[in-house]
Amino acid sequence: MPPPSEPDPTAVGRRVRALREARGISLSALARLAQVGKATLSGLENGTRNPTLETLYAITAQLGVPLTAVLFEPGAEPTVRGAAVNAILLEVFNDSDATYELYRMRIAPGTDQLSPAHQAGVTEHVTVFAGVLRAGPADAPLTAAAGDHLRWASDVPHVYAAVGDEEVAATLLLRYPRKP
Amino acid sequence: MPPPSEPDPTAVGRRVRALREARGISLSALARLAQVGKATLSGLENGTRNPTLETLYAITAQLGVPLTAVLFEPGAEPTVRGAAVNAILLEVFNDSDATYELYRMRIAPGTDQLSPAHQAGVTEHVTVFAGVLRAGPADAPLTAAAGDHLRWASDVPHVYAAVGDEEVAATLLLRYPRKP
DNA sequence: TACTGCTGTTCCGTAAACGGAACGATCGAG
DNA sequence: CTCGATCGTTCCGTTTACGGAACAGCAGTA
Repeated sequence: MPPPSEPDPTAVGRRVRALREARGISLSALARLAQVGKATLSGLENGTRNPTLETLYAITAQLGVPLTAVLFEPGAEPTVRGAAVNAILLEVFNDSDATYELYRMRIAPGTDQLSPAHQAGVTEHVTVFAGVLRAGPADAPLTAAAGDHLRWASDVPHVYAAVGDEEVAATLLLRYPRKP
Repeated sequence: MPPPSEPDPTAVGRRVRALREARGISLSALARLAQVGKATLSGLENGTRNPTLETLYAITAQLGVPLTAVLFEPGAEPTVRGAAVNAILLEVFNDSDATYELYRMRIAPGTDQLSPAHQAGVTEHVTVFAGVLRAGPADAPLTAAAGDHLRWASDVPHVYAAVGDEEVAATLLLRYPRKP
């Protein structure tokens, strides 16, 4: 999977300031309520500091919003994006002999996406709900239409691409077998 | 709104460790890939450090998961909870003369919930989709069934409660007028 | 056995995030 | 105008998160 969208420190500061001003409370007051220094909050809002998880939580808690409200653009789901693939992590199952990660993914038509190889033993399982997907090992990709299911060993570079001009909707199950 | 669910530092560490071990890579290797010290990662996984947003992001980026995957229990939506009310922030609009926060909320039957007063000028607008809601100023609450809409000034303590034994589904729009 | 390479933890000096105090600016009251 | 209060920023000493090195423990090899 490609790297997640970055939480820009200056954008985080801007969102904190916007939420604070919306509530009509001063920087000094919020710092007092959240029990952090005014210098800390000032630096955070101006993007000149690299806040600790603890301080950021203390502030968002006082603003009455979840941490995600300042980390990302509100409404934006916690997404893992690439050029063509847009996936969001739904669940993680920690079984006794493997870990499973369940993603809901959408693949835009027109562009391919190459993912690097995973650890040996890791497998990917895709179920297509809409569109036509071409995915699998880079040297031998498979094709699946709505309702179809694909699986491949992902210890080699693999690709994702939408066939035709319809966006592909699918679920991706990543299976990481436990090391013995 | 009540405080969000807390991101327990030890739980964050446990989730990072679980994700790392699922991928079958060592602590040393992940530290090298993420360009952080081994001591940093070790302390983070064991919950003895209070990580910076920057370091936490560098690590989750290498694991290929969004920040939220380690902050909260996977699958748990970024929710703002209280005894009876379960709300998730959907959107924030920064208009020229006001800020709007849109929540989707569910209210469990049986228990009431009291919210403290907001800033003067703040108004709440609730649209009920299912169930019967009793909400508004603590001294004069209003009642609304599915399809109804409520509004009140929230500069006084206010309550939320489900009437009957059906769960209430509704949207809540909080309006913070801009200071002149 | 000793050696090599790796694991994860601990020690330590440095860099920086922290809270508190001091600062100039702005506002309203007298 | 002066006073007092509060605003947000800046300075500063303390605390602590940081990266690198040293460490013990364990596997595989000669």
